Amino acid sequence: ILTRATTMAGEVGGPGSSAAAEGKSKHREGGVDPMDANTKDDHDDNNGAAPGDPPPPSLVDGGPEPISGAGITSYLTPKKECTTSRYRGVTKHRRSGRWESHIWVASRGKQIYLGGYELEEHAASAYDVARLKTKGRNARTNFSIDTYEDLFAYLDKVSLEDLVLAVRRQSQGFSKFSTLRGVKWVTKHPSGKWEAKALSGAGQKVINLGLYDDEETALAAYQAAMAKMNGVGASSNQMDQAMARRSALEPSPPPPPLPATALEQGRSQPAASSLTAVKAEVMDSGKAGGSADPGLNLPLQVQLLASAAAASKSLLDSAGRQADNGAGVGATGAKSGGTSPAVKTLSNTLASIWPQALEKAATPSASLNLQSLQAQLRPKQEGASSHAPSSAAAVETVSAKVSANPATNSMLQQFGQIGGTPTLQQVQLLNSLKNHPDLTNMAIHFQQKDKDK
DNA sequence: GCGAATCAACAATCACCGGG
DNA sequence: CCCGGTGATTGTTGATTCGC
Repeated sequence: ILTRATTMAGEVGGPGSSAAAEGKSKHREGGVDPMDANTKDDHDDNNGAAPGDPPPPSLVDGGPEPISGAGITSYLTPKKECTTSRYRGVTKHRRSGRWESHIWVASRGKQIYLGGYELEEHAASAYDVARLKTKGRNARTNFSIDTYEDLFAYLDKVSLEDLVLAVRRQSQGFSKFSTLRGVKWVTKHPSGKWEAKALSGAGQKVINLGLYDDEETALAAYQAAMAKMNGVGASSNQMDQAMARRSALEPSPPPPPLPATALEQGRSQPAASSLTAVKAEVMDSGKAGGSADPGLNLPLQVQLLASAAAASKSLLDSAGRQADNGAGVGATGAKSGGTSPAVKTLSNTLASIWPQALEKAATPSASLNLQSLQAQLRPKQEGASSHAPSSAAAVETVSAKVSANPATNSMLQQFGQIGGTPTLQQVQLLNSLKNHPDLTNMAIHFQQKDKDK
């Protein structure tokens, strides 16, 4: 009753609710005012937080609001060590420190364990999925019902038992090995690095994808391999995809880097072939009517890569056509275009650096470090001596042309015109390229060099 | 008399935690 | 890791009270 009074006061607010709470105070034992119990940090003796603990989030105080109105109790009656989640059906296991989710199934009169998770959002997703199965699409969920829209067909087909098993399998993927979303094939190596693995072929043989400095890069390598083997956006099952989609909407963990970069970083990974294969596949998908924005249902890094590939391909085609026509580069009226070989070289280079550039542009800082890009680009090109451009000098020349030649500036603008509305990443990259001081300085440097010659 | 507000009881659900 | 017991909390419903 006491809790109900305070809950009502918290939900309704205003003088009326205060009166309601006071009206119920006659049922209380002792002289503790229910409103005080709600506003003080220590709450009641049974579950009060330790002195000095930060006050719990409060609906009254405008604290973080749980989605779908869940978790009011959690806010008003915090437990020791804060084992209560913001999400319905989710609790932190005191002993293991992991987030677990359970769901009560009325038809069976029992509670079902849905798995243990590192992230409470994953546990909340597990609860949502089980809830949708048991209660239908009108069920109150932690996250928006839209998140699970394309999962309903699957939920209709699968039995509750199978669903629970699938959810638990998912929990194993989330909980063990990597803390990143949906991956159990990223493990901590004794050397301290992160190792990515994947199952390959009919025999489901475990293949090594290499060692990586950080978890995110290893994950990107795993996902790139999965995309390569099973198709873009592929995952192990429908649950994986649904959960991954849910995870993709979360502010954290941060999106992993592009697979291209990840694969190139792998020490023991046959990087070149895998990278080429992945790139080629995504290129093809972009060519086959794939838009610059493949849609939000694909993993972020695959979207970005596809977008980059499509843009680069269009740019190459466009540049090639214009060069063949002898019309220079600028689609928007540049009169003094570069020569055809230079245009092609530039286009090739941009296509080459585009994924890395996108990666940079997609980071929160959105700061494109040209020198860093060149550093990434140089060793690769120096190593690939049979391919043009094959030297650092060529890269520098191309980079200089980007800035020095007005036609290339026009070419850069095309990035924003390819495939209709440019993506945010494209715009960011475009702006970065056009305005980057390194680029300007480099252009001045090379112009001076040419003068000296 | 009627409708709104309040109270009380109870079932359903949730959260926590320890055992195996 | 999973199950299941248990207490706490929430939601629902019906009874009662109150004001118009």
